[in-house]
Amino acid sequence: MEEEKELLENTNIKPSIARVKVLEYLRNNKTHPTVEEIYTSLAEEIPTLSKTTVYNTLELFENNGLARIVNVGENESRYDADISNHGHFKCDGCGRVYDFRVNMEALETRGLEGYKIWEKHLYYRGICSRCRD
Amino acid sequence: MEEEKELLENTNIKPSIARVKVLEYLRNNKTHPTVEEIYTSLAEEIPTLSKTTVYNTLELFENNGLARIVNVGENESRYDADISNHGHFKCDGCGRVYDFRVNMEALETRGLEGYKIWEKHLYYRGICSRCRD
DNA sequence: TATAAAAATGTAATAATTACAACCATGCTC
DNA sequence: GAGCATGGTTGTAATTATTACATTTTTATA
Ligand SMILES: [Mn+2]
Ligand SMILES: [Mn+2]
Ligand SMILES: [Zn+2]
Ligand SMILES: [Zn+2]
Repeated sequence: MEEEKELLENTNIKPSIARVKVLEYLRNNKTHPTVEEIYTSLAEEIPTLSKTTVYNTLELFENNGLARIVNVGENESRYDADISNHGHFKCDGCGRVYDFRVNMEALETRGLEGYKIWEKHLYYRGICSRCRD
Repeated sequence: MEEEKELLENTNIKPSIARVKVLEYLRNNKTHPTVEEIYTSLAEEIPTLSKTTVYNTLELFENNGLARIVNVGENESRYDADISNHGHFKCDGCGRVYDFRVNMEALETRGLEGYKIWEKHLYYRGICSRCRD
């Protein structure tokens, strides 16, 4: 709450209720929630919240390095307050989206000479160990 | 045309006109087209084609290892007849989606012990060399 | 308080995707 | 070959995610 407020202020974003709460939600729920999930969770305590505001807020966060969009091959985007380069694993059994550590800087690529890269995204799909048991 | 027909037959998929044409399109246009692009391109020569058929066909191809879905952080999926593990680069200047070679097998990951992985997807975003000049 | 600027909202349009009903081709029975 | 059943194929229509934009509300400043 206070921490999120500060974080927003340090990024020169006005800490409105919606913004503080969305950021807080993202930092407390590392499940890579969808807009829908964020919206329905927060709508209880912020009855005036609209889904569009959630969209706007997340886009603002993305543009200011406070969140990243996470894409795991669904037709709905997810969001993550962890902006480090890490991988995501989507389990086709339980639907969960897990983090995994990976050294993406070490990846050698062929065919991108002279390209300016500003985002790297890696995701796997399969079955998690819980669902395999 | 004939080649695609055979490829479908070898995969035990009945080679209907729509299927042959979509596969042919994918194999001739390595631009990672969207459903919309495939549909509008083929609609001229197959006036009876519907967009849903394109969706159905691509899903069928995906399930049978004839195509892969390509996701580069847009809200529209793209498709690729190249099913090898390779990376995609989306240029935020011209919008093109480029291939690049990368050894994904060599990637060391932490946190996926005991997970069954059946798909790996890697994409970058940035500006291509043409757009930088 | 008045004014301006920024933020949040809602409506409605758009665009992607999916569910399911209708259609059609193939093979079988008579 | 006509009728009929089956499964495969197609398309209409509904649903859902996202965006555009105009309006309202809040906040900051004078
Ligand atoms: Mn993550
Ligand atoms: Mn490709
Ligand atoms: Zn699972
Ligand atoms: Zn470019």
